[in-house]
Amino acid sequence: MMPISEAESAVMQVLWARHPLSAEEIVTALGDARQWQEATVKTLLNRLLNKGAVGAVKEGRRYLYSPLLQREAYVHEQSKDLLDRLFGGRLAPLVAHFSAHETLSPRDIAELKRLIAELPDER
Amino acid sequence: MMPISEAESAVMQVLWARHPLSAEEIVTALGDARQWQEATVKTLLNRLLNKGAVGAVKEGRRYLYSPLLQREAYVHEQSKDLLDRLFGGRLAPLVAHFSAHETLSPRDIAELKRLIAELPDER
DNA sequence: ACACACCGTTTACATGCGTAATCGATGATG
DNA sequence: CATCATCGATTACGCATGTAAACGGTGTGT
Repeated sequence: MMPISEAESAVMQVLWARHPLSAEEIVTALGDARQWQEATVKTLLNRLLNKGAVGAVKEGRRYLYSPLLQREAYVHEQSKDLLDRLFGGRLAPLVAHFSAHETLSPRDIAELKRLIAELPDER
Repeated sequence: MMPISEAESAVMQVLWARHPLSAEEIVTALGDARQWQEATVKTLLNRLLNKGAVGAVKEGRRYLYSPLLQREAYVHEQSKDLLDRLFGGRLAPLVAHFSAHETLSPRDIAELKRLIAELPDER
């Protein structure tokens, strides 16, 4: 698969949240995040179609778009890529980085403890 | 700061591992990972100089390059960017993603348990 | 001194990306 | 029907990027 660009991924986010959507609805949904002309979104949709990341079905005079690329797959690829490039492909060093440098919220900490507790103990 | 591109970051990796280095040494060090002509590395070094990400001191007829941008800063920016874009800015969901989808190595798991144990308990 | 080898600097060029405007078909409207 | 509004499709265009070759200055060996 060709890679999804940053701008394109914004469109994907919208479609992952809700679909199918018309181009116009996507523009509206994006309104908050990106100040894009309708033409811009159309271009991105076309590129996503070519990349096979979204599909479209005709509904009257317009198309309704839906994601073909699954969010989980995208998220996974992106995350794995980061881990590989910067953390030797392992999760622990990333967590170490954030626990050392970043404000982990109490909520985050609690959630992490819960998650980790569920992991199988080694031995 | 202007963003560091993928190819540029490969050069940074080398310099983070060891510096100062001449252009030639960088090419050699990259040899494994990237099949680049010396000219290509020179271009990347120049772009990195312009971006202020590396510095150079003349040593005889050549320059020796060193990173100015710190690895930690770069890693942090990249990681935070990923978290923000895909995980609502929080670490826990990313960990959840990997613990659900990815083979966490026993080593990773052990390390995570250790890390998390050190976090302050809430209450 | 002179040619050459070796550097960094400049220039090159195709592709992708961000951001649109314009074109052409087609359904709606008077 | 004729015109207009509306879509998607096509074209545009500047900048970044990946990848490198060409150029030009300058130590160096003979």
